[in-house]
Amino acid sequence: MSDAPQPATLERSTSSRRSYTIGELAKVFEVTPRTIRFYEQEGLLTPERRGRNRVYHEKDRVRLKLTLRGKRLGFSLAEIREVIQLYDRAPDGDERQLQRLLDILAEKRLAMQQQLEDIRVLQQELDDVETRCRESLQVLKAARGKR
Amino acid sequence: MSDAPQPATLERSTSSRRSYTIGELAKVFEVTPRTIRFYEQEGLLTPERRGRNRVYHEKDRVRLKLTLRGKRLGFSLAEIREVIQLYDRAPDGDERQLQRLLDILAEKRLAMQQQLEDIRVLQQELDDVETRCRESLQVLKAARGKR
DNA sequence: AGTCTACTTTACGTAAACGTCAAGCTAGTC
DNA sequence: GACTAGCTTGACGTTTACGTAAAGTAGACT
Repeated sequence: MSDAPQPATLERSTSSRRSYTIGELAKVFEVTPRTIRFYEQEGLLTPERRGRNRVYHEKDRVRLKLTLRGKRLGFSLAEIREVIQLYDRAPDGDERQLQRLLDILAEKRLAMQQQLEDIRVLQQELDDVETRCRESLQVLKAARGKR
Repeated sequence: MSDAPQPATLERSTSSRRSYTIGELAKVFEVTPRTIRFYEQEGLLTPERRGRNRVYHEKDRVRLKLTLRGKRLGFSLAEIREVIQLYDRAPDGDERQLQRLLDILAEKRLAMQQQLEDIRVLQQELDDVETRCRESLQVLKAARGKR
């Protein structure tokens, strides 16, 4: 219903296409279709259905991107779902809910502060290892020169 | 053997104590003893043994700290073990090994760059949600004022 | 009509990272 | 000397996040 006549041609890949199959989305984000279906099952995606098949739109693409970003940061799918629900429910919801959201946001923000600090420290440690590693290499090369 | 007479008294908690039991370490880092034993089983810790019991020293404390930091950043225990082994083997090892270490380091560094970017984006998104959230609250309060 | 190809559901399997008993040792205390 | 607290090993259980067939469907091509 209401298949608004869109300029289907001459609008190739403006990065904001109309829809995606599960296979396309999987290829783009380098995950398996199974993973995408699993995320749907976990309430992270809500694709349209055309018959049996799933049809994904920009909203889903954005959510998937967010999900994978969250995963890279070590969030569980449950936590990511929380954030997504924040995102969706932010405009409506009563005062108590909104206040609760602000609390959760503050909490997430703290976690990310911690992560920033963790990264800072870990980078410093990697620097140390690298330095010692390069020094060892120098020693080896020097020894080889004397031979 | 060789229990060098250390000033055991009047040297309370200079943060660099002599040894820890598994329970102490667990309490300090807010994990269970089971977790600590598991990390040992995975090759992340190598405590001394005094009879049957495990005795942890500074080295183990540092490693545990590193491990938990890695976990917060979403690293697997296997990856963390890699880093730890880097740390230990950096000074010795042949040239090919050292070169390999440098490669792994570069790779980890890339991953952390990605994480920094991820955090940046996510913080921006949290900002957006918070803004919309606060706007909604304003609307609610205004409506309440008019009533 | 037959054959791909890409989708679908259902369901069992698996690796990681612990949790949760169970049963036993051991050093210190009442 | 019984008791308790804290340690030990062993083993099975649990959650998360998918992997991996199996079996069926639906559209496109030859």
